Amino acid sequence: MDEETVERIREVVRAIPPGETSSYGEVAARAGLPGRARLVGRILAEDGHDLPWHRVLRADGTCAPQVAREQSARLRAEGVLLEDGRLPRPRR
DNA sequence: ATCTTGACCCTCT
DNA sequence: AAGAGGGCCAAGA
Repeated sequence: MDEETVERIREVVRAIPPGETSSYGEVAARAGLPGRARLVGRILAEDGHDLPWHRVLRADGTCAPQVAREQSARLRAEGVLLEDGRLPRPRR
């Protein structure tokens, strides 16, 4: 992968404020890479350790199964509550 | 070079 | 609500 692209993605993730969340697809789009959600997931999986990766959920508001426990714990610690394993649906 | 595997996502049954 | 089917594309085997 182009290191430049990777850095743009990392930067977008770093910009998600505590207590807020985003999604893989949204991060990709904000990094100027629409349709490349998988790339975001892959990057967080291999070197997301120094990033707030726990603020990135799937498009439907659920956690990626691999990290669901750790992620929900970290979110809870920041005041983000998951109802029934998912983010409460935004109303209108 | 080809095939498979994913921290994904969307549209249409 | 739940599947199927496609799209996406970097890595590894």
